[in-house]
Amino acid sequence: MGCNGMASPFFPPNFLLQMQSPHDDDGHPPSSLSALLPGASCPTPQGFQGVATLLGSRPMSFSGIAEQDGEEAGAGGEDDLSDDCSQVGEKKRRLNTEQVRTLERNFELGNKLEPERKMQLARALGLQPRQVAIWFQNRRARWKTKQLEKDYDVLKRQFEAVKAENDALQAQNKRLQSEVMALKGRDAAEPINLNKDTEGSCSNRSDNSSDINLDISRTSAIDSPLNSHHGRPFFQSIRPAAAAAATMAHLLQNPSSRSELQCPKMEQGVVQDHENFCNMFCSLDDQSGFWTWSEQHNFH
DNA sequence: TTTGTCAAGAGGAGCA
DNA sequence: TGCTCCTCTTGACAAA
Repeated sequence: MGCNGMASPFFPPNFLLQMQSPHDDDGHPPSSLSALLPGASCPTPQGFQGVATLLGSRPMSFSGIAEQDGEEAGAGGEDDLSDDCSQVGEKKRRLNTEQVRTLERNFELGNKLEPERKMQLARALGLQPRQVAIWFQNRRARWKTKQLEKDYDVLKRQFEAVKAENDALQAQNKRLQSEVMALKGRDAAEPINLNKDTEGSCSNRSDNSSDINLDISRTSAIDSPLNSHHGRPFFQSIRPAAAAAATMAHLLQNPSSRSELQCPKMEQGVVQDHENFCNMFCSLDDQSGFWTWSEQHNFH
């Protein structure tokens, strides 16, 4: 059966033989394939059409072995053929396992079917070239469907990972905001005099704005985000909640310095300083709003 | 009888 | 213009 070894401009002489099942290593066509091509050792295109017609007219079991029933094989003569050599009223039949195996191996080599390869496969498998082309089309569609399913699974896993990370960050954000609120509550219960460096200078409060700045400079970590939050991304500096917590911790851990700030004669100044401190947290509130928006904005 | 799979039909788009 | 491909659909068939 020289057909399977026929030289091709596209494939080596034994190309199709290599596409056969592993037990065809001896170079002989598989017995099932021989059974597919009864009496057609090397069909010419015309002879091939006859074989294909014969095969197409044969009932084929799911195992793919054409039944060797002479009456069945002869059923439906040339008169019943349509233009594409298919039989009028012909029932669809599945390709046999050997044909499918060979087609699968060819598909693995390349999912696009060149005309020469189509003709060679059709001759070797006893199919019409159109059948081979249709099989490749359907196979590409199945491959694409499977690929879409894989891509969907990958994207789903990625989404779940990102969502988990987002949830963790949201929880952390809430926790930090609640800490800030708690610290603000403690601050309201214990007024703080920020004017500790200006003891005895209450009379010239209009001139000691630098004192306020000096105090705030101790919390320079939060100075920038508080005073310039309109101009740049907030996350370029320290997180305000953490900075505020550090500031509050510093002030609360130094009650002596805070008490020495208490000036009975400066209640007015203390009130104003307290207002400044509260304004700092009001700015913090603004920042936290900006912070929350930033995170939400990044995840939507 | 229903459901899933597969071969094949139909129609439109892209290309040389 | 013919060919090929893609997509959707149809019909046959086997299994549940």
